[in-house]
Amino acid sequence: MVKPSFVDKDGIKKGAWSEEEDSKLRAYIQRFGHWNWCLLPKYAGLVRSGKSCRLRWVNYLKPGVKRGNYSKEEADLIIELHAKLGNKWSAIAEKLPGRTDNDIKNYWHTYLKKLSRRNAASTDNKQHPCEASPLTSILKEEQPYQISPHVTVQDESALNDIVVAESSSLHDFENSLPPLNDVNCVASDSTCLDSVEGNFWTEPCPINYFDQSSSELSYAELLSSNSYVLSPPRWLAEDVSSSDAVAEPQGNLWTEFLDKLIQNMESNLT
DNA sequence: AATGCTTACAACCGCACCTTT
DNA sequence: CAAAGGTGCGGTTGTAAGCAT
Repeated sequence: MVKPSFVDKDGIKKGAWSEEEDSKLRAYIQRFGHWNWCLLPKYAGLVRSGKSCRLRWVNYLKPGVKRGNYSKEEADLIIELHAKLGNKWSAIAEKLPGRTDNDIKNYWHTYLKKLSRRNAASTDNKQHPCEASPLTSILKEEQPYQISPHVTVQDESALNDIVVAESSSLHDFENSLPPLNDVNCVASDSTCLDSVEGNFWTEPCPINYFDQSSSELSYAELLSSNSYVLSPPRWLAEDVSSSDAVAEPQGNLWTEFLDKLIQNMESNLT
């Protein structure tokens, strides 16, 4: 359903994302956050543009992104918000947890097509366009609700249960992923993701491997653990003023740290 | 079974805005 | 204050899958 991948003249890969690329991007962001979209692809081992990585993460890989068909309530809310806000898809998306602006935009365009066709049909029947069927009647045509290719709900009231079940399944799916080496380790404790989604630099980090005074984990133990390394090493943060806090590294310092980190990982794995 | 049409949606592009230097 | 770089938004495109004929 998407463009096949290809490499452009600048050597940047475009088009459909492979599972391997998804794994790399997901693992990298879960461990390090998206500190700089432009540089991220390089350190994540991807030959994609930063924009492409951001789009893939925001619209597809980010935890909590809801997939599947829209409920009637969601659809009605979109209609209502669009009437108020116009094509402010990001603003509309804020009111629909789990839905992305791109997803809503796509949905709206699909809806518009249906509605325009309806209106055309209504006109043919000598009915005023304004009297065309509301969205709810269009949605009625689409019952039962198809939540996923494998789940169909006959009873709308069951939707909430399905959402919960689906998120559990997603968690199970993440847990079922095989452990990957180096930075491709896939986090299996999704509760830790909150700290990634918050302020990357100031949120407390579960374990800071590089803070030798607070962690006795070996490198191998760290790599096999569910922990996230979110802070730069203390030995690099020379300008740290407080013994309790790790200062936000500046540009080159952070880049240098990541280079050393990757070198460390490679030497530890060989 | 083959062909053409429609639908759904992932992904790209260009632009505007914001932040940093 | 201006320039440069990064980010986010909205519009658009391309294509696989599904459906109709």
